[in-house]
Amino acid sequence: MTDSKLQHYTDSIHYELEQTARLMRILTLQLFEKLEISISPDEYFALDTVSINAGICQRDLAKLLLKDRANTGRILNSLEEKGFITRFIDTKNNRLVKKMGITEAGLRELGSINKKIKRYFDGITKKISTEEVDRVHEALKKFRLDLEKNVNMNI
Amino acid sequence: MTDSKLQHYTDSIHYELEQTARLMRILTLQLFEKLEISISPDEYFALDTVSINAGICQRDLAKLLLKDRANTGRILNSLEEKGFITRFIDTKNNRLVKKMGITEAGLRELGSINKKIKRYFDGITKKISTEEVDRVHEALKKFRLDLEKNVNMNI
DNA sequence: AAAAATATGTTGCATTTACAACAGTATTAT
DNA sequence: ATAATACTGTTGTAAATGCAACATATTTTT
Repeated sequence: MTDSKLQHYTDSIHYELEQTARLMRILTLQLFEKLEISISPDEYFALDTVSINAGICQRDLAKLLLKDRANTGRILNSLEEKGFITRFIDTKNNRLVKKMGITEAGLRELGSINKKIKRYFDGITKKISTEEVDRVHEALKKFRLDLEKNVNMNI
Repeated sequence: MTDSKLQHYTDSIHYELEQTARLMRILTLQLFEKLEISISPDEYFALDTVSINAGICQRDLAKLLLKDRANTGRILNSLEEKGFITRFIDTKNNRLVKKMGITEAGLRELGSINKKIKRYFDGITKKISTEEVDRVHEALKKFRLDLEKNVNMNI
């Protein structure tokens, strides 16, 4: 199973990661549509991250989302238009930056979405062996933290 | 760690999957550019899959790639233009389909790419704990196979 | 002090992607 | 038999994405 025996892409961990993530993305998208959630999964992810990191600036948020500054800004435009976040000019290291925070409406929306999707994902992960899910989750986290050291992010 | 304790998206397995896969994708893209590989990672994945499933038709390939028929066709157009695959009309269940196979040039290219990237990925996964990689890999595979049962793919 | 490099956010563009509609054929239902 | 449905691949289109370029402002270098 180690890479030294790798002969085909489908035998690699890259394949498993890519395909599993793709499946999960499709599943999540279908769920958001079915539950008629007003924002996209990406916007939900950004909103949740802002709620945890109050006062973060756009570039730092982009680093957390692993998206470039351009698209991070566009997602924030959408969330701001919907009234779920507020943005304000501030300074960071003597530089002007756009910081942000979640609004009351944003918090309500976030809670509402969490409540909605929790029920469905619980249903799905119950069908899947729970201890397997936890194993994958923990192993993935360690792996991701190691990966971050090897990827050159220029955001 | 189970979903019942989920409070934030960043605590979920969805987040870990999405972000880890995103990092891996960026890493792979950077590697393909650095090694001046003539096809994209997606084309490489398709080429490898065709090499394993000789005579597969486009729709069945799309199901393996988890891409829609339109984009699968476009990727195959590119691979065909480069001379790495050949396509031919055949029948499957009495229906006309476009089947395909890898060419000699395609096999050479595939082997060349495998050789090139193997060295680099071995280097990276050596920095990361190897047994961790294998653990993630195995756990992911089981998880993906379970996930497939729960996602409604209409390809 | 002047020039170069860095930090931050936005805009534009070319590529990728997903999705729907279409064309053609075969199967199934009525 | 005729209509309706399903299968397969392509085309068109709107949205998402990544990347480079730009505008400002600050820090660092010379």
